[in-house]
Amino acid sequence: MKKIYFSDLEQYFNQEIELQGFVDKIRDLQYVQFVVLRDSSSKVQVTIEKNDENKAMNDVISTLTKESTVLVKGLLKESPNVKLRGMEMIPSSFVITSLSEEELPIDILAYTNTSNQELRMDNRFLDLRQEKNYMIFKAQTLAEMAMREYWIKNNFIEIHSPKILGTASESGAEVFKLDYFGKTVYLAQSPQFYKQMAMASGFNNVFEIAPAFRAENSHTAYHATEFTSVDCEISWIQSHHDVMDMEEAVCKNVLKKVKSEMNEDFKRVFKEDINDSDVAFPRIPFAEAKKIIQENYKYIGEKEFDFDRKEEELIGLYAKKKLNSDFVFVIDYPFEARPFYHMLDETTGKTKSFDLLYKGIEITTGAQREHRIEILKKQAVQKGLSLESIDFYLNFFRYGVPPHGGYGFGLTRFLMRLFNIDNIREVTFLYRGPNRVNP
RNA sequence: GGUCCGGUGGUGUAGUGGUUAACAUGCCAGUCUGUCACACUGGAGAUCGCGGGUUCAAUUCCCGUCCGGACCGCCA
Repeated sequence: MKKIYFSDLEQYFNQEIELQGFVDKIRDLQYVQFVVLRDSSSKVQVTIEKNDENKAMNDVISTLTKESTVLVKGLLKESPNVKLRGMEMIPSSFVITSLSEEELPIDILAYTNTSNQELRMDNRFLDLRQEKNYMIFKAQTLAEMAMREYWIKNNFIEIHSPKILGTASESGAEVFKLDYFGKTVYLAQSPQFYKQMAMASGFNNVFEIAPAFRAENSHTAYHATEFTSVDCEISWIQSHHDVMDMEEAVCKNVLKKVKSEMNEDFKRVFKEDINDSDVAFPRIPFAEAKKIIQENYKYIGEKEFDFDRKEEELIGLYAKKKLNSDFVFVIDYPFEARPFYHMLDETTGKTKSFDLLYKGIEITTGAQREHRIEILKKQAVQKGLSLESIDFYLNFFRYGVPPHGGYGFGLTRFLMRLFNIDNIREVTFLYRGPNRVNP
């Protein structure tokens, strides 16, 4: 028999059906027992009168514990008196399929739920039984689907690049070293070089949704040592604006999809609507953004060539208040703050690059890439790289390569902001950080 | 990696140099004619993170250590 999701129960009134779920609550009164069942979609009450006919079931329920799983067969009745959805199940059979221990290591009741994060992470399988957590991963699924939908429609190829690397790629962030049959290899911190390789392969447009690894000992609410990176790269572009046009369309498709599928639940649980506004994402040059922050918020960041956390928040705030957008592109960063492969604009001397901020946090870095090998080599040398170490990468540019660009998008950071959750651990299925590699 | 803060029943907190360490929630038992965050009564449950020091006496003060968190730096 097919699993009936509790959210669909309205279709089954006055029918004999079979329900499977977790035990959410047990109320064992003198003459009647109520058991509230829960699945990922909803809850429903099972009602059993205490009498001779029901003796066997009454005994089962008196041994039942919360969070056990059960299989219940019976008649689903419309019962306006029941506050929980105006329905109840009158069972003819009630079987415990898995008995939970009496006390849980964490508190997963929606109205208290105060257990600290560390304990919840230790017992993540229980923590995730909460509806608000299930919703995060439902949103993640829908977001990925909406992205794929857009990309497939627009002639993208999905790639799966290797995560084990013979040479440490893309300097900057630290990489994990790993023993590989006696040799040292590295975990990929980005699919950057390989998605560019796909451009050299004539794939036109590619995307990849995959883990990335960073050996940064970062103790913040928005870093992890392993996270899901969404990467894409497109060919035959004129500038980084073509890349931004594409990302903007993808983001709008994602929010539209997530909103249409789950706004109702989102509003019930988080008391607000998902914002899928159609406003164009503002594109503010880096130098101008610095000025805006100074003039509007009297704040001067410490870094000349980049933003600090506070500046990110302030430019996000400005975009929201003055331009009515949750998103803002900051574009044309100075070369000092960017990797060697970002293309420079010949007239301005700035990189043809951008960051996308969503509600004041950086979720994307993107750019048009430098595809002209001589300039690429020159820029690598300027950044202090040895050409031998990136020789395999430079090869991609020796035999014709389309002008191209792309971006990397932090899926977990996006989810943090979507749900207004201030910690990346909460939106990661199983978080990995400097101090956590279990469960 | 730097700075700051924290660790007390299953969970979340309060509190104290000295008698039985308090409260909420959860758990167990009983009572209760249909509950719906059921209610009521009772009960079990804490070597106060670990090690050392000061003291007649340390959960409390001091030092060390482990674990965790926040902010900063790095980035997605």
